[in-house]
Amino acid sequence: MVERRSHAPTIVDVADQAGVSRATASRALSGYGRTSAATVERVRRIADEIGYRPNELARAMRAGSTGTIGLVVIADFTNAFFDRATKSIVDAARKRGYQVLITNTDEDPDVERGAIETLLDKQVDGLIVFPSATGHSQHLEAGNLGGRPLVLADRRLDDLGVTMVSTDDYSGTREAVRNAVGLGHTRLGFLITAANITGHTMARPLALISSVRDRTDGYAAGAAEAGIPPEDQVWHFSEDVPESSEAAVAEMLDLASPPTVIFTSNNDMALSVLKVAGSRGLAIGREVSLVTVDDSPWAAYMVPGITVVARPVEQLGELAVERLVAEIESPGQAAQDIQLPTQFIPRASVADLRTPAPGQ
Amino acid sequence: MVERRSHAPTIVDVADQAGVSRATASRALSGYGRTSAATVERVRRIADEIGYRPNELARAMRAGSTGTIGLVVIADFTNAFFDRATKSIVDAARKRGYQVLITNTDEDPDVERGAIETLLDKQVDGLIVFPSATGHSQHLEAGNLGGRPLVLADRRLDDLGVTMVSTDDYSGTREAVRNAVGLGHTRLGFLITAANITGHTMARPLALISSVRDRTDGYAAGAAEAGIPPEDQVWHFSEDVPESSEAAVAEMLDLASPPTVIFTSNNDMALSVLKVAGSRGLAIGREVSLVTVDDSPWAAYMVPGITVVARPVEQLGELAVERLVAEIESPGQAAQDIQLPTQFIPRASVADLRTPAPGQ
DNA sequence: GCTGTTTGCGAGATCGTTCTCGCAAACTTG
DNA sequence: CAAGTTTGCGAGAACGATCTCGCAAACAGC
Repeated sequence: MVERRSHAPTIVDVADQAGVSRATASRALSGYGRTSAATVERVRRIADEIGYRPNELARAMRAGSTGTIGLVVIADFTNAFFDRATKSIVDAARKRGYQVLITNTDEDPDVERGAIETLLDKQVDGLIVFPSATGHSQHLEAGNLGGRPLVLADRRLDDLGVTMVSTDDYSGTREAVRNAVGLGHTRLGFLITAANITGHTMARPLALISSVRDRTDGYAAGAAEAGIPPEDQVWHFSEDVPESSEAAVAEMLDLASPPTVIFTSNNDMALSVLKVAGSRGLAIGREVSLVTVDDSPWAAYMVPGITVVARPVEQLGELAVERLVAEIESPGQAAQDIQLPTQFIPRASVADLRTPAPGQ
Repeated sequence: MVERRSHAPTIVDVADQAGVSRATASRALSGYGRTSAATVERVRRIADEIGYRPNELARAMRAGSTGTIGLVVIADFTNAFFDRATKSIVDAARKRGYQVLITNTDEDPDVERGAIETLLDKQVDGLIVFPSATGHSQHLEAGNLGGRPLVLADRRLDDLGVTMVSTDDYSGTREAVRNAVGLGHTRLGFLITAANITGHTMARPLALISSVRDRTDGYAAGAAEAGIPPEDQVWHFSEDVPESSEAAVAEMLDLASPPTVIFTSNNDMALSVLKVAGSRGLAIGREVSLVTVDDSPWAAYMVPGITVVARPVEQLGELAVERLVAEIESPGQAAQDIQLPTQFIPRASVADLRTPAPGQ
């Protein structure tokens, strides 16, 4: 039963066995020109019998499109962001008949540049890029993309004039601060991820990626609205490695009057708070309050549940694919800057410091 | 500066501008035949100037290999398994000069079959498959793979005679049971993921995927060694959805004499224990003990830390790529069945029920 | 100066498709 | 039955690269 030929059957094999030409075989299988019903039936039967499957490489060569999109992500476990985004993108692409070539950059701009070149060389029809936090973005300019469309996900790069899909972290973070202040917190800590930082620092780095900038601005707006003066806030910028963020948390907690609530810009930072607080026997939601960005099952089911700003990650991935495919299939669309709404989810990790109402 | 041509420059453009033939241009760029130094210099300069990049599709057509491997995974967030495995595979592949075409099956065997067909059609050089828990595996037989190598990851399928990379969940789970019994636990609960289950059941399903079977066998061996009789054990099989596993946990905890420790076969199940116990005000590590398979940052940093059987997921991914690439680049290697060691990590989620030693 | 070898390069095939053309046979129509 | 139209099919080009040949020119040796 198994074909003995060293190579997979091609359309030539089908044509030969059906006693017709390549052209007729192709017509019969694709059903486009004029072919007699008998020929169609015979060719299809033989194709079935010998297990012919068209070589998509050859098809792509002829058609000029591969049905493949390139995905350049930044893998990070604890945020479950890579996970959720990748899955939603892969699934959304498959539903639309596209396959996904995936590369991970780990925030390394050189890897990002190289990955994009490789993907373009492999003739992807378009790209979804989670741009790395560091480095220039020349390699993302239209002229360097061979006319193939690009959608930026998660992080905005304003000068590229390209479609971007991100989340409204500003509003979510602002609401989170409002909520904590409403519960009586007056000394706030803020732990922020930033690249190009060695160790951690309280000085604001020159450039922040858009998502972190939004969170920072949202936090600042919330604090300002609530009337929390700068001297009652501690900001720490840290690179996204445990040693650095843990040191930042430790330093915060060592202050003469430490913050009663710590906001973290992602789950890596939040886990560092969990770890350092845990090692000191400080209970989250009692001695130390915690709010972070990005929801996850463990944040929801831990005791206490972690108060979070939830981002619609699946929707982000899905929309990135939808916009990219739209641009691939009908070029010349106007670039869009889409910001999806976030959701503030209060749980028990922020203590209620207000004086209990009389009668309670 | 930017080329105005509608299409990307090809080797014909390079050849024309250099005043040589395609053949000479190709030789100059790839450096294989005889070409004068002057010609090489001129061709390379022109290729640089016009931004020529070889079309990998055309190259692949001629060469018969694409430098691409297909990855078929099962996305699941809470286990961080998809995450870690995917990242390690993508990174390991890139290091060896391969790109990864990724598909997610969500355990759907039809999707798996279709995905593999599509990947083969796209002429991947080989496949890494995390086989779905259900359905047959005919589509994975050598005859249906067009001679392209396959490595099975995470789950073993014994009748395929193909290289498999998995983890030794048997030993890890057995040690976990030993440990809990050593701490004085005598009534054990076991919550197990299984496909083809509607809701949950205490009856053992007909077929279990190898990883879950290993965990089940390891658990059983540990319990037998420790002399825990069947009547002091509660087994619940559940499909991997929250409603089902939560109901199973609730039922366990509602027993007249509930288990003092619950073993779960993955993190989804563990989170259900966390959720249900939390909603009843039962503290993990005190009123209810918990052990699960797969480590993660949250499991480590939660209070109490969760006792786990840690699996070397990155190593698994890396090894799968290594074996696959070896088979691609020098076919005819003997199939291997590799089981990587797991590590039991005791933390605070298992209560010490032993009578304190006198003097303590 | 004649034969023999090296050097540099181009013509053309090849990978597996799709699709445009043109041609002959089979029909239709008056 | 001649003229026009439809039908079915094959030859060959194209996508963009690589690589095998073979052919000239340049060089070597005697």
